[in-house]
Formats: sequence, structure tokens, C-alpha cells
Amino acid sequence: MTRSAQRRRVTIVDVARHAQVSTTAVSKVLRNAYGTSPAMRERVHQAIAELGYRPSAAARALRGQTYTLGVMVPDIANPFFPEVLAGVTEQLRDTDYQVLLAPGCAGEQAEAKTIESMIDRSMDGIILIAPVSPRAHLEHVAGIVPTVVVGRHARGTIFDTVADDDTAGAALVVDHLVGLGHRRIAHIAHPETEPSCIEEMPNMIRAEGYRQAMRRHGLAGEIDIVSTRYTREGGYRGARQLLARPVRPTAVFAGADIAAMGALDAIAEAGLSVPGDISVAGYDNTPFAAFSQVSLTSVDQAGAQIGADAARLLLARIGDRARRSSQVKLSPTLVTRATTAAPSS
Amino acid sequence: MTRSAQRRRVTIVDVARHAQVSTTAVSKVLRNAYGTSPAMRERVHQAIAELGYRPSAAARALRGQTYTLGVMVPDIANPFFPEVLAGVTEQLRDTDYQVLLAPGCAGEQAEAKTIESMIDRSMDGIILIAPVSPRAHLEHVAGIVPTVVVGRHARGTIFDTVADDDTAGAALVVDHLVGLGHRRIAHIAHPETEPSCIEEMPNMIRAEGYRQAMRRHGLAGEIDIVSTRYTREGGYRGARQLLARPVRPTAVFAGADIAAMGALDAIAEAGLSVPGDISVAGYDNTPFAAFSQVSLTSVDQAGAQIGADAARLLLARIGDRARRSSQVKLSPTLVTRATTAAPSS
DNA sequence: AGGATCGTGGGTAACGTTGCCCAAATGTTT
DNA sequence: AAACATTTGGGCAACGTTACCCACGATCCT
Repeated sequence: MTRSAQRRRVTIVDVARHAQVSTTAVSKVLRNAYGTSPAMRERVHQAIAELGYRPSAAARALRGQTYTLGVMVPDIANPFFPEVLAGVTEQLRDTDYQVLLAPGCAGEQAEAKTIESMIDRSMDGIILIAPVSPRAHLEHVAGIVPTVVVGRHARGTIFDTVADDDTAGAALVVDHLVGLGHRRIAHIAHPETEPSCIEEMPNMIRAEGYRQAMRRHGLAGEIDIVSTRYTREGGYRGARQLLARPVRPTAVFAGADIAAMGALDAIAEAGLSVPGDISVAGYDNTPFAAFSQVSLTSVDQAGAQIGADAARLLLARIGDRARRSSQVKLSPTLVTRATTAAPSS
Repeated sequence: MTRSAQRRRVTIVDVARHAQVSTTAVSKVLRNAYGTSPAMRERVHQAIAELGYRPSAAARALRGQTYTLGVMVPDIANPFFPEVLAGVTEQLRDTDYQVLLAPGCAGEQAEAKTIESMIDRSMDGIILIAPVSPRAHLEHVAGIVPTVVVGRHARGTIFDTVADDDTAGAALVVDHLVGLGHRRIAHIAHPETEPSCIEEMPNMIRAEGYRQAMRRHGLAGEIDIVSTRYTREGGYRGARQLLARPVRPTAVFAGADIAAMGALDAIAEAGLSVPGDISVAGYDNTPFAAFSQVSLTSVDQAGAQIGADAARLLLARIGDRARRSSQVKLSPTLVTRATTAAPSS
């Protein structure tokens, strides 16, 4: 077995010789294709087991499938994404597909490079989580490889989408805070540089949903948005700006939990208490929002469900590339915790 | 450009025809191999640019390299691993290599399957973070593909390792707590089922380091270990057990921050205060330990540095597979925060 | 009984790239 | 001027797998 280190890998030819059949026959058995008798299948399977054969993904890729699906995640440090990923892998557990993650895609250019590299590796399908590329580029990519886009409110002609109803999510937060008696409710947003994406990005829609909800409550005059980033650092900077206002907001709605955490840092640093001096709400309901020391009010968008749906759609599209594109839209729910309460003043 | 959807991908043959040279010539230019004149290089590069050619990783894989490196992470929800990963990608930023992550490897069997799939995809090298496979299996894998193992205290004959000095790390925590006046210091550990790994796994070494340090302080009688898991759930269960002791410990040293978070949950649930009633320390110094609402005393093991070293070693091994194996051992430091203080009683 | 149909298995040619070899042209030495 | 080294470029055969075809024997229908 483990003799003399390096040995040429066992190939389909070896299996064929060992089972005394043709390579074609082995290939057919491997793919459960038509034209194999039970007896032959048995022999081939035995030979495979005895030799410890494993198909070369490289060779397969050159001919057709790779049985590999790629998932692009924009920021692996954001604890929301592991949840989505868990949904994806769970959904694919009993398939032949292997999921590979392409990390670190900050910005449109890096993202394009990452997507290219997944295409170069001829993955059978890709899931793009919260991509920042213009829609035309997404369409282009989807023309090359089956694609599911998570978190973009766009109707792709050839790609499927899974997204949360961010307008409703933002409204949930504002309604909740207004219900508690807040009026000066500020929002920490994530800006969008690419003009063609503005209406599609969740961050922009959350901001717009916030505006709408504020107006609906007759609080148009209180609308106050700081645009930083959906990162811990961004939340920190955003909160610092808000705390420096002549009249401080009584509540902060951060567009993402990770930004809310930064905001909580800034508030603690300023010597203020939550929710005594200021209420804070986030978005994503990440595991850390549920954490006892944090107990952050947040919007739950069922990350695992999103991931599972994305995987399901991707398999469907791989099965039929001409399939009509579908858009799954999930409804968020509000999870009320300890960081929001009635304003003191 | 974006005409009529699907088109056959541009290959090296198309480039060769367009540049009026042979495919061999194009291949040489692509790999900056010997035997190309500046004039030819220029022409080929121009043709590549005009046609938008990208090499097929699949075809390359069949011949040799894939320019792909695989990283296996055991638990993507643990915020320590993104840091290691950041170190890896940063180190590889200016190389031709693409990093792909293989997620979700709970348990030895799933891990083996994941590693196999990376080998099947003929990755040029792999980094295994905190693998649980027996050493013999790691050696076997390393015989097939260049491998760097992170977090195992094993001297591989053909794989390199990067690890933190976990004995020292555990001692830092115990020394700190003893210095504050604690005596009843308990430890939450992660068990090891595979006997051949017991001496190599960081979790076991942290536990042993804890024991040694306790004995050194004359506290052998106070040694108290609960063995659950390095997860939030594991920390929670571990702390529940400890809080049910007839005589409660005054301090808990969790072997990982993620477990410490679970412990904090359990302590909060029991209506106890930290550090008033009980001190808590973790390990890894994840971003969430630094978070204001948590402010967890923790051992910093420089995740990014670990990742960068692993990537560096991997490149070196890919360059020379016969290279002597090297072991990098990093020294941890203690970051003292608000969850540890002198015991009240 | 003769022809059509079916089930079973194999032969072959790609897929796109690169390593090895060789040929021609050019430059350098005796 | 002849022999030799060097540069520059190309031909060819793999790498391991699968899609497409075809051949053979057995079974079925009229």
C-alpha cells in the first residue's frame, strides 16, 4: 500500500485491465450510464475498490463536468456568511458535488478576478454571495457558467437570485424603534460606488427601506444616514459620527450586525450605555447577536435557508440551462433583544 | 464581444493562429520558458490581449500544475480561522496561485473525504488547519501533494508544520489567574478520540499545559477539567457543568475563545457576573474577544502570522519537494482584558 | 424462419496544455 | 573556411476521461 512513496496514480485504464473490461465500460459504470450489465458493474466496482481508484477531476474537467461548485464570499470575517455556507453545504451533502470557497474579494476588481479563476477551473456552477459587479457582468458570467446570485435584487435573464426582502427588514426595525417611542433614529449604511448596482444592492435597499419607513411614520425630518461600511471598523466610524451630532440620535439602526458591533464599541468608548442612552439594532441575526454579552436586536434573514435555496436553484440550473430564471425572496423577521428599549428622555 | 451568448472558449490554438506562431510558442511565452525572442513574446502577448485568452486550468491540471492551493478549515464558524486565512491570502497576493477553501470537515471521516477531493482536483499544494487525521494519514497525503499542517505539534518527515506554543499559552493564562489570586481554576477542553493524535493536538497540549502550570503553582489538587468541545455549544455545556460543582471554581480557562463565549452565556444565564463572581479567559484572541461588550482576556497566537508562515512554507515545498521538513513554532502572548480580575472571596 | 429490435460491450477521437525532441538560422571559434 | 555552439521556433505525443459511434449476439414480433 504505502510503499516507496510516489507512485503513478491509478487510472481508469488500470481499473479496466484489472477488471478485464474496456475503459469505456469503466467510464460507463462510473457515471451509471446506459449499457452496463449488473455482472459487469459488479466486477468494475470490485476492481475500483481493490485498486483504490479515484477519478481525476482534471481529466474530467477537460471533457465535461468537474463535480465542483464554487461559492464566492465577499468577507469571510463577517459571521453571517458562514451561515449561508452551511445552508449550501447541507443542501449538497448527498450529491457528488464538492463545494469550494473562493475568499477575499474586496472590490469589483478582485471580485472579477476571483470569478474568472472559478471559470478557468471549469466549475460546474457558482454561487455569488452579495457580488458588487455590475449586472451586465453577472449576465456575462452566467452565460459561461450556471450561476446563482445571492443578495441582489435583480431579475437576471439567465441567472437565478435568492434575496431577503430588505425593504421589509428595514421597516421591521424602524417600526420596532418607533413603537418603543424613538424618533431620532439614525442609520449606518454601506455606500455603493457602481451606479448600475444602486437599486439592486441590499445595503442600498435597506437604506431606502429605512427612509420609507421613517417617512411613513412622519419622521422624514429625522432621517439621518451615515455611510461608512458593513464592517466592524465601518460601524465604529459611523457611530462616532453620529455621537458627535449636536443632537444625538436615540437609536441607531446598523445595516449589518458586524457594523452594529463596531457601533457598540464606539458607544462604549464614549461612556454611554445601551440601551439606556441609546438603542442599537443590527441586521443578519448572526450568532454573535444572540450572544449573552451582546444580545443585539437584529433582523433575521435565515442565512441557512438562503444558502439552501441557492444550492437548490443552482442544481436545477445545471440540470437545465435553458430554464426560466427564478427569483426567491425570503421574508425577514425581527428578533428583539436587549439592545433596544424605550428612550430615556 | 458579448455576442450570441455561448461561444467556444478561446484556446491556445486560437492565439497561435492569430499571432501566426505555433502553439508551442504560445505555451512558452505563457510560462516564460526558454526559447522565445522579444519580438515573438510581444506578438503573442498582443494576440492574447486581443482575443481575451485565459489558460484552461483543467488542461493544465492534466499536464502538471493547476496554480491552485487548497486550504482546509475545520470550522468556518470559528472566527479564528478567517484570520489565519487572511494571512495565507495576503502572503500569496502577488503570486499566480489562487486559494480555494474546502469547508465543513467535522470529524476524521469528513476530513479524509475533503482532503481526497483536493487531491482529486490536483491542487498544487494544501494547507491543513488543525486536522484530526492520524499522523500516518497526514504523511500519506503529504507523499502525494505538498502539504503544510497548521496546529499540530508533530514533526512530519515530509510535511512542514506551523504551530503555536500551546504549553506556553496555557501557562500564560494560569500564571495570570494565579497572579490575581485565583486557586480554583478550571479548564474547558476539547477531547481527542484518535489515540495516535493525543500528543500532537493543540487542545490536548493546552490541557496538559494547564495541568503543568497548576502543578508548578502547587495547585495540583485544584486541577479540574471538563471535556466538551471547542464550540459555543461546548463552552456552554462545559461551564454549566462547572457551575454545578459543590465548590464553584473562581476562574474558567476555556481552550478557545469560541468556547469562552459559550461559557459566558452559561454564566450569564446562571445570573452570575464576570469577573465579579467568576473570571473567564479564552484562547486565540479572536476579533470578538476585543469587542467592547465582551472584552475577553485571551491568548493571542497571531493567526495572520501563522497563515503567512504556512503559505511561505508551502511555496518553498512546492519549489523543492525533497526539502527538509521544517517546524515553525510561534510564541503566544497574553492579552489581559475585563473578564479576569481578582477573586471576590 | 426471417427481419427488426434490444441489450451489451468496445474502439476511437477528441478536450487544451506542455515536455521532449529536433531543425533551421545565426553567431563564434579554430 | 570548416566545425562548432547558441538561439529561435515548431512537431508531436502524451495526460485521463468521456461522447459518439458501431458490432455482436439474443430476443421478439409477424
